[in-house]
Amino acid sequence: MLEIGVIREEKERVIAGLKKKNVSNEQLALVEKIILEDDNRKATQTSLDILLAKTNKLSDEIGQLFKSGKTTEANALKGEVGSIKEESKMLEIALKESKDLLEEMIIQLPNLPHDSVPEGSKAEDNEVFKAWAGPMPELIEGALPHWELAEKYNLISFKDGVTLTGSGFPVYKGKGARLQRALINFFLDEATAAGYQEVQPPLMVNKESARATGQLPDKEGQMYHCEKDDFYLIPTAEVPLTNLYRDTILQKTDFPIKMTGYTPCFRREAGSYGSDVKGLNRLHQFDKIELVRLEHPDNSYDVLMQMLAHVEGLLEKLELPYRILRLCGGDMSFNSALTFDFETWSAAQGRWLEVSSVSNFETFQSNRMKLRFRDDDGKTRLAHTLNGSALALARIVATLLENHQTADGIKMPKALQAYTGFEMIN
RNA sequence: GGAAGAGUGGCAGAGCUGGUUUAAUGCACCGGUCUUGAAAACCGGCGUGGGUUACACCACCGGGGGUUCGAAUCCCUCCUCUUCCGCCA
Repeated sequence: MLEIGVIREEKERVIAGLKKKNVSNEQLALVEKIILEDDNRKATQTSLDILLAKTNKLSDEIGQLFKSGKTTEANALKGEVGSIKEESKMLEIALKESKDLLEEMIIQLPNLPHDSVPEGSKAEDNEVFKAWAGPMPELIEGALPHWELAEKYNLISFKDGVTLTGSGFPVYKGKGARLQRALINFFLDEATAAGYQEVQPPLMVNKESARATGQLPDKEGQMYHCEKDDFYLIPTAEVPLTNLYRDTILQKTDFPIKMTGYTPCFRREAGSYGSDVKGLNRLHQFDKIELVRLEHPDNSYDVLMQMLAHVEGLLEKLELPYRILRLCGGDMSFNSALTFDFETWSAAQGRWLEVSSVSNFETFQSNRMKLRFRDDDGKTRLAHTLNGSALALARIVATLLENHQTADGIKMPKALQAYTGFEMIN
């Protein structure tokens, strides 16, 4: 959620930023409406405060009068307060409406893009920040896509998943399950070595949490919802991890806050179809190790680059061809100020698959969740939040299987062998 | 799931027979005096948000709603914690 102060005081910058994000004209028009409504809010608040001050004063007097036994005068004053109360009640309602309307409008505005974000509206406009330098892997004769490899070596059963639940819920077996567990441990160990504290959060969150990180109301339809308890299955560990610090005032010395968590992620993916959802490309449930950082605004972009380096290190160790994209204004998420996507090459499909998204949200999330820190001048300021996948499992498994297939089976990268306990899947 | 009790400012802890407690007091913390320095002692400051050039002022005592001229205090409801019972990995 953008800060109202920023909208008011830096209107031109806000509008320019929104344009870069390719928002609709209706959204653009909101900026002006928001400022007007905020004026209205202030005026209403002020009127109400004056009335409340009056009521407080009169009530005080009534109290004094009763105490000194002047019952008649006290009762006379009561009548006076009565009429003021009616008025203040109406103002209270008007104030609430104004606040609700204001919030409803502000919440529709996406975060402003960082200066370095390229112009553009679609995926093709994303900037290749770092291309794959090495040669593309040469596949063996008769190389298979990952879903066929999964079947051939009995690693994953999509069919069983359908029996148990439905499409998009694969069942991992044998070395497939073992590989998955190895990757989870590998990623967690790497994150721990980089100074992240491991966290095991709940896999369901309440409305407030989903709202604070921006999933609600924006992505309501993308989450699984347990109606009876009004809980949402987490679409990413970002939600519980970041919410750990909801409504918190940190000291400067608390920074940096570095958390990592492995969780399954649940996404309804309504509207997806075709080759997009083939095999492991897009699932309703997949495993992911997430990094979350809370940082001082002065550091957050340095930290973003650190996170990039961390993810790169993982992909290097897994010996996978990858590239890094800097997302253009139109392709970035609603919440983000700057996002880098990592993609690994799916050799058999001939396409890049997104396996990580690393973003700086600046104060967009912290504003909504009231995550602040005390600055040197003693005042509270909003902290910056960042997160990134390190990494998303299912697609890593897919590209791992495809890129490392040999005539004799699938060779595990060296870094992983200690975790899998085997060198080959055959 | 059932019963009882409890949720107050960073912490501890009063207030809870409605009105100079519209939040005491202690600890912690910050500044100052004193001191060679420190401790102690003393003085002052010390929650969040709205609002103002700055004051004033307003809101917040787990969340929401209600009664009243006036609610931390009374009522309703939800949440959480503690204890007991039941169930259970």
